[in-house]
Amino acid sequence: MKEVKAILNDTLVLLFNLVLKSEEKFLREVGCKDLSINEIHVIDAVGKNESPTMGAVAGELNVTLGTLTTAINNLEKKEYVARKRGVKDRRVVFLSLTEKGQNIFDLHQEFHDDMINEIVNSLSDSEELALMKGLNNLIDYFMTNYS
Amino acid sequence: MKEVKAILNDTLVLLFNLVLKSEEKFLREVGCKDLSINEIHVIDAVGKNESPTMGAVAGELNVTLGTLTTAINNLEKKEYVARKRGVKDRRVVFLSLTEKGQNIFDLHQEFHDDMINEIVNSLSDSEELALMKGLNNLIDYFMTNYS
DNA sequence: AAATATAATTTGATAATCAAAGTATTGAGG
DNA sequence: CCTCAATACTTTGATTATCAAATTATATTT
Repeated sequence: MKEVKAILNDTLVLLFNLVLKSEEKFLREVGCKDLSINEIHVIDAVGKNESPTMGAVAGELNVTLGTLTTAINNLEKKEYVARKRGVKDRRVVFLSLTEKGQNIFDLHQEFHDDMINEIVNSLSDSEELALMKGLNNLIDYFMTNYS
Repeated sequence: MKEVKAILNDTLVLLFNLVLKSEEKFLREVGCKDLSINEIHVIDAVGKNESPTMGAVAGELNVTLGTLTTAINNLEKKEYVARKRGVKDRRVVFLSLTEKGQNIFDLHQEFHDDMINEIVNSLSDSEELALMKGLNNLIDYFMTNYS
């Protein structure tokens, strides 16, 4: 049993590095030269949030507002995202993707879809459930122990 | 079926952020104030490599030698790792953990053990296999498509 | 012995990050 | 309505992480 745990650990660590590097490589192959992997994740968070304020996106990415401000400054300059002050509450800044931003968002989504398909297609239904169970347990664990 | 894929994607993304933040939090709780999560990963790579040269560790971490050089400079200054030139081939630099470094290495290992236990203990033997299968498929996929 | 290859470091530049201080706006209590 | 506290964000100042390209030192090949 110890064996399995050790393997699982190594596998997870390897996967971690691999996913990040693969995302980067994917971007280059897709011809995107002016975005880092970090910036893609910001675009991703903006794109999938249904009410993407600075605060919401910073929270989702687990970075401070200051960090996000500089990231958004750059992405705004490069015309991937746009800022707009809230009308009801003028302290709030709402973010949105430009056409250019939406484009990259879609491409990155494809990468993730491929990744997920690769896992799911290789598994039977019951194995699929086992995977979900394992991942959910892990999330619960982190939520209760390190939130 | 689409549902499961979407959930799996979100779960993986969430897990990704959660693991990194949890590792950071773990360090703070353990009283380690002068190491970033990145530096821990360097210490980890040095500790678990059976022949930790600069090149080997840089390769494992997927960073350039230049990047690792600066990281090791800092860790050496803070006395977590030590450098030693190879005697047989004097171009090579062998790294090792100091007592302080080994200490943190052990603590971080505990974190990982807890994490792995949390997954494995919640799964039956067959579910465990399914999880491994899913992860291994993913690694194969990245290796062939993005290496 | 000279040319080439390898292992690491240095250099110069940029991106990512945080904590703390600052700005603007809102909301609550008197 | 006014003040004061809270909220949402930006700015500032500093550090760390990163890379590509140039450099240094050593080994290997021819």
